[in-house]
Amino acid sequence: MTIKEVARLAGVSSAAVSRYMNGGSVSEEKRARIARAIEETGYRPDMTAQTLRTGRVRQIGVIVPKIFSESVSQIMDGISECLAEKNYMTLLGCAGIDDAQEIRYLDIMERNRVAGIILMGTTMDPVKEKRLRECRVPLVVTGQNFEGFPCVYHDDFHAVKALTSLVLEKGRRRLAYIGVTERDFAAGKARREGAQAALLAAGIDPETMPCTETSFDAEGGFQSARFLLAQHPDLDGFICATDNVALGAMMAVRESGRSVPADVSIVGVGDCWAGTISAPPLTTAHLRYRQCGVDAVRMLLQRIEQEDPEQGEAQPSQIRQIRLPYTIIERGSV
Amino acid sequence: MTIKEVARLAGVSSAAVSRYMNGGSVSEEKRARIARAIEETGYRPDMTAQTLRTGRVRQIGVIVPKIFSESVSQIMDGISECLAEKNYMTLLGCAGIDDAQEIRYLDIMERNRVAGIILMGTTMDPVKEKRLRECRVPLVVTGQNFEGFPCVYHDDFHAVKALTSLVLEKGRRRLAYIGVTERDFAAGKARREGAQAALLAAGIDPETMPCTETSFDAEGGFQSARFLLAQHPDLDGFICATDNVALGAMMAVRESGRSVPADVSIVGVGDCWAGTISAPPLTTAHLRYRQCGVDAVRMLLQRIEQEDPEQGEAQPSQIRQIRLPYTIIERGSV
DNA sequence: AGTCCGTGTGAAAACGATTACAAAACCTTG
DNA sequence: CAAGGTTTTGTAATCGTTTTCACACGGACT
Repeated sequence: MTIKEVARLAGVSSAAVSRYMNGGSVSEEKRARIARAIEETGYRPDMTAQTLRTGRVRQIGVIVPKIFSESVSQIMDGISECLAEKNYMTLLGCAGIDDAQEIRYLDIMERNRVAGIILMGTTMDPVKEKRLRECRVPLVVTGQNFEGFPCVYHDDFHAVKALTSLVLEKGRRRLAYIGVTERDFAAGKARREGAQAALLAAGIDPETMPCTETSFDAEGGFQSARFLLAQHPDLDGFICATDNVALGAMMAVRESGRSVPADVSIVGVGDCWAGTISAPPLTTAHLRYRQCGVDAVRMLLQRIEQEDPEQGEAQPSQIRQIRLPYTIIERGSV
Repeated sequence: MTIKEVARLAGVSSAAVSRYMNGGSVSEEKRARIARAIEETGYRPDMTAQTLRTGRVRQIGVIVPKIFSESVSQIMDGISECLAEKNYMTLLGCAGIDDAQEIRYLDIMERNRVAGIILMGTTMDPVKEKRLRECRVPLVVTGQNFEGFPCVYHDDFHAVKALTSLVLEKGRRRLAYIGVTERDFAAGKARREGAQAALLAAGIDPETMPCTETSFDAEGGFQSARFLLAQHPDLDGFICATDNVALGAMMAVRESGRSVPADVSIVGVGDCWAGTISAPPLTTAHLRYRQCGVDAVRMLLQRIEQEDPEQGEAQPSQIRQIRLPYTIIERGSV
């Protein structure tokens, strides 16, 4: 099943077989003999050997924090479809929130000679940044806007600002913000700042809005909202960093005997499927997760291809950044 | 950055460096020199070359129909966590419903020398079966019970049977079944048969129950339920093949002016997150998706390890099958 | 002193492909 | 028919590792 075996069977040199497979010049006669030998043996070239020799492998690495998440799997969907089109496979690394693990995957992927890496960003610290900079294969970050890296990310700031303005327009004034860890610049910091910016624009002091930080799931939203309602019984609106948190908050509000949206408005971010069937359905911002994956692949492939022919390290000024737009989806929770 | 370079710098042979890395015998003195050389150069062995030489690669292939699906991503979650523990990476192939693409991925993975393959099963036809049988790396199928292959799957039949019995116990007699493609033995055939078996056990002729076949999403459930309600206005229960379908059906029922569960009972399968916050929350069967992934990996790794030392092809009688239990979750929709 | 064993060592042969190179074979022409 | 060009060919080097093999070096033991 090796190329040599095929060559022997066809009575030619292994170079001829290689040329046959890769479109080199082979006489019609040998071409037929080789074809038959391949047919008989079911020979298929070993990709490991090919990679070792050519240095190229049609694989790209994808590092995610976790796979069981509506947003991540949507991005992955975009990625894998787009890669499949170009005949690439994806080497997946699921790192959790563990920075060290993330770097370990980066190592392994480089050592496997992947053509490029997509990093679904969460946090960034100096050690990691340093490691990312000295990464020798093209890299694209999704979901976060990391200065100096090619990124595809969502407009978290303006999405939440618009949502908050919407709530304010309905006359709600005593809002609370339920956020997630600030170490996540996009979902944590940018979204909170968006909410505060909207307050400021409406002439309200952002400092007066109570802010909590919780986990990404509904349970976190539930606990936070319950706590906030106990502290500030007169709240009439919750701005939540994610839809899941918002849905949890909705439960807490209902549990307290208040009604959504009559007494309290609630908004989330992400446009998750559960938000479409809750009662009331959730007003939220739709983010283009799938598109994010698609764009990340396009960007990566472009860098890969441009790097290939010109060995001259190309222009490092090429670090493009793509900010994806959002869409406010008004449903019943405001 | 190659092993030779390191060897030259340390003043030893490349064999010594290799032994140093892989725990062979190296004198204390050289050990120090090599360590320093590695430190200086930041050398890390090339995995492609290692694979070529040793034949082993710590990667396993995973082929899924699509990644953006609550069940699939949950299984993947179990898989990737379990693999990470054992220091394996996953090579992902997203095949859609395209059988040919599935086989193409199988090819590529074999040619990449993956240690094993997990196939998230959907359909099975003779061509594919033949190809799977002659697959030269260990293979495990999840989600389906394919005779003759090692499988980890859910007890779809009894789950739906139990759900249907539950609905019948509440006095509902005029049920309809909304299913998915019968080409999917597990989610299509087995679940429908479970529903019919429950009817039979209750002394009702299964043939009297209208059955439709639709897509896996809520839209499909919505259309089907609307159609069924038009045809049979006296229906008082829907057994749905998946939660998403059930939630779609719930919308259709509500749209028709009927109430759930007062007028019509609805059940689904899968225990998806949206079902917990719908109004009313959905009665369903919880399937152990995550566990499915974990067990699949355990099974695969076991086969890989047993195959490794004994070159003697081992016992092919080892095709274990694991049937995962289900749990009925009674919420408000019955 | 000779034998035996265990540990360290480097040269060289794999692993399975691609490709540079030079030789051979085949055409066109003048 | 000779000269010059184009297409086919096989040999051998290469990619970066691991591993076999033979050998050298010390003891420990007869």
